[in-house]
Amino acid sequence: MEKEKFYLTTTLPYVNASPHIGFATEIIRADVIARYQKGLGKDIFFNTGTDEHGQKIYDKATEAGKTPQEYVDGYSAEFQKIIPLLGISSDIHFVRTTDDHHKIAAQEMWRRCVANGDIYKANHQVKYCKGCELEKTDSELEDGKCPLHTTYEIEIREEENYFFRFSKYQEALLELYRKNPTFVVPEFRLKEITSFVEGGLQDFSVSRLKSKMSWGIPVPDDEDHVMYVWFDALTNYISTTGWPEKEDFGGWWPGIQFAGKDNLRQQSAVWQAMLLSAKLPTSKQIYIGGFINSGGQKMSKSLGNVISPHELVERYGTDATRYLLLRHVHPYEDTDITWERLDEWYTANLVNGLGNLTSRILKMSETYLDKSPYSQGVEVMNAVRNDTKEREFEYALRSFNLQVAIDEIWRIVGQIDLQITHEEPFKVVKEDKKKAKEMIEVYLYYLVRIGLLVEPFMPETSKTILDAIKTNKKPENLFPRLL
RNA sequence: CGCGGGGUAGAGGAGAGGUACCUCGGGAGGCUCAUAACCUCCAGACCCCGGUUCAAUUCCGGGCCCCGCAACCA
Repeated sequence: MEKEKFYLTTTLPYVNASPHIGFATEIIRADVIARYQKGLGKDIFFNTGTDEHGQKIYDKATEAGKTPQEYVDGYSAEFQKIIPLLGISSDIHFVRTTDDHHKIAAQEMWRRCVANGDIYKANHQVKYCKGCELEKTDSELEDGKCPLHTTYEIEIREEENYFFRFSKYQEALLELYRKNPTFVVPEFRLKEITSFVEGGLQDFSVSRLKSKMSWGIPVPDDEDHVMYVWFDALTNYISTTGWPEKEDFGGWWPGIQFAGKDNLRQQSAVWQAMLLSAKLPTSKQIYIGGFINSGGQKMSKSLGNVISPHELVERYGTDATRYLLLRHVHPYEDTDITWERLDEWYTANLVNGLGNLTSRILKMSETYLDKSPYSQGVEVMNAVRNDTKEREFEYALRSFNLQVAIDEIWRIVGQIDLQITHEEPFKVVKEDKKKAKEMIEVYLYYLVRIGLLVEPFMPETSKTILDAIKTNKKPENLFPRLL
């Protein structure tokens, strides 16, 4: 029997900086869903990668005295390293927008949009500040002037670009949102994008003059232009599946996309319009997460409040880092984190919570049981899995509310701690050994459940717990106390 | 009236038309299987002003304040 296919992807981080904690959170969340769906017996295609073209990279590379290719090779490698660091499924696909195959796919995308009459040439007005000798975007200007050079007037320069007929898709996009009320999760993001699209769409430039900025995928049949980086980058979600050679995307697309709130428009409007234009299926669902701030402010090098994924793993370990980001970063809203809070959560929930519970149960089990009821391992445990259908848990996972899903697990942790205190098996064992053994077996049963439930979130920890139960041996401290 | 989110104990979060919950921190006690862990109890809160209602912190209106985004910036 053919397994059901399940596709999900992160956004591709732009490689002008080292991996950010926000991206770490995004890919960990996606990984949890991937592992969970895999556990349900589905075939998984899990995609990530790096977005490597565009002006900013070109500038940064030049600044660093490197060719753009050298520059992006270095950064892409850095992003690839984060996969094992964060315990991400090792069979994840990693697409680079500088891959030859991706370039072919982006050009095919372009041709299809052209064929549908949605790409045309027009004058592109560029705002230019003579003081900076740079082009400026509207959001960089204050009162129509460059904040750094208020004495200069902004100059409007015109150049010929290709434009994408975004405006044509207003109705189609609105219909897509109407027909599919969970197209964007959470709901308030769907409302946000709906009102944005209702406000009217403007065609936008999707090419750059090669003479000014050559670091992009060549526009088909026009040597003077390269593609604007967004047009190229968004195509990765399907190029990674082997499209266009595989016209049916190998059966993977349409899929689920994870993104940050800064990507709402690009993912849920621009990309969908491109797909519609190319007459390809629109995405299945888009999950939008919030931002992570630190100490009430945006993380920035100058403020010195940056918390990097590497530092987290160094301090807490891979699984604990996953836990902290999954449980304590809000699934939809912005979250503020500090080292103090992270330490607190680590100690309260992992050291004193799950880690300690595992120790106390296994110590009793090791001392009073001759052997584990689960010594045969997998099959017996899978039987437990079958009555581990926590409804709330599954609902939470389906709506990407991993916080709530984890809370469900920790509720069991709390229950068992309480139950042990009340039943006092360590006292009972002195009078009624048989009864004490039965109690301990119940605790073990729940610990198996916890071990199974925790698997998508903390795969290594899950394995350690289940192995310990199987061999009836108390493990080394799961989560060492911070010094 | 550009769009959207939000203001809940000392801190960080959840929540719902009617006893406001969780974690950390503070105070008192219990237990000893466990990583000085675990359990119990106590103190402590719903931005302001109107309205709807038998009843609102929760719904509606207004105000004050905070935070994102405002498109070609990935």
